[in-house]
Amino acid sequence: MSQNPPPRRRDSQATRAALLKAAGELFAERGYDRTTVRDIAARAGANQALLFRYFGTKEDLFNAVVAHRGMDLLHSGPVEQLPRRILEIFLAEPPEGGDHPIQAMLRSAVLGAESMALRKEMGRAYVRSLSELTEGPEAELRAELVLAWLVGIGFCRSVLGSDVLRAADADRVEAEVQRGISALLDLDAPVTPS
Amino acid sequence: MSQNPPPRRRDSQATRAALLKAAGELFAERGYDRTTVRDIAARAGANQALLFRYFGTKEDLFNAVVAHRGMDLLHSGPVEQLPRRILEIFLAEPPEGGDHPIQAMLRSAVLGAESMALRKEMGRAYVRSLSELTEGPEAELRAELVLAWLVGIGFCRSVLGSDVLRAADADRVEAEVQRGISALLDLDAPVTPS
DNA sequence: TTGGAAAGTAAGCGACTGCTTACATCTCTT
DNA sequence: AAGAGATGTAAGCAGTCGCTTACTTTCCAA
Repeated sequence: MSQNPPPRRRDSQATRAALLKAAGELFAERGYDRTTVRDIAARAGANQALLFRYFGTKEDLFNAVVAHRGMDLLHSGPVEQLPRRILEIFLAEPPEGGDHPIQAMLRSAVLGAESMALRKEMGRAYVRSLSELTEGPEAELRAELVLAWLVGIGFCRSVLGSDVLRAADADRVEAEVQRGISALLDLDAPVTPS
Repeated sequence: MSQNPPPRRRDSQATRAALLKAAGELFAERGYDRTTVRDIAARAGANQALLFRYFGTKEDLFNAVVAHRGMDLLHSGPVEQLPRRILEIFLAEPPEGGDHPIQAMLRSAVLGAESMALRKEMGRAYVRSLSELTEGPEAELRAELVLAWLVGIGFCRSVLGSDVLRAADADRVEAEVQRGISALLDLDAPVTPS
């Protein structure tokens, strides 16, 4: 493919990536409003003027973060395991998976129309996938409820700081959630007996 | 009791209440960071200096809002109907129930230790009540998961702006959620047949 | 070697933030 | 009626914010 060019002392692609990474981490840690462009540039080891040259606006940068890695999780495995994969991100101790754009979205109430549209689109994609796990006219609503559950667990755990969820073993949580999800999705199937 | 004093042209209690109400509405609409003390004072029809005289700090005012009406919902009826009552707040079209402090908390990622403690305490109170609905060693975890579900629904609906949840009939949502909750809480009981 | 574009930097602008201060006005008690 | 405390007001301080500008340094092709 492309031959490796010698590493440059000045590499716009590298600093762009560094800014993107730092922004993702900080947005996930503090949320949009409490993250400063100066902080982002500092963590990236770059000048803040470059942030605006490469991304235009703080909100554009936020959207870039979300769009960049937001869909990875969705396509990183079979749909049946999607709830489990989402849970793993939310229950992991930061910063292992704590800088995921989903976490950034939980902490950010960005008002801009563009950001809202991006978030809605992502939500729809997840719901569309999850709705494959059930049938019937309520399939979409049920998929939305599953997503809402996972989101709520992440929110209570990492934003509200629930001690119960923080102390609980991830496997136990997942077992309980799986029980509820199964009951919600399987119309006639019996609840999995213990 | 106390005889009605004639209405004063200057009434500190009234303006205090007006500030509290305006703050509750705005925090619920925009979240903590995007709400300005000037906005609060303007909506309350008061001078912003009074806000600091009566409440000390913007964050203290936030805590006052949460503490003032935060526990009403919990004690407004029997525990069995608590999930339904929470859902009604989250699914109501604002501003009917849209200015509830719970909604304000969903939109606010306040970092102060005092606010965090207040939120945790409220969460624990709700979990303690909800855990009466089930038994066994996992009771607390299950109660937390129920609360997380309701919170997640509210978050997806009013912060992320989910179209599915916005368009769905509240009764349908509640029926589905109730099914999942029952399965989660009742260990051996069968799922309520249709 | 050199010229011009790309990459990086320093400094600051204007607006807005939470909060304070110094002051005017009202209300009630004596 | 008068003094004092409660209530309301106008103005501004100091700091931070997102973003821009004018500039220097590096890189690479010709």
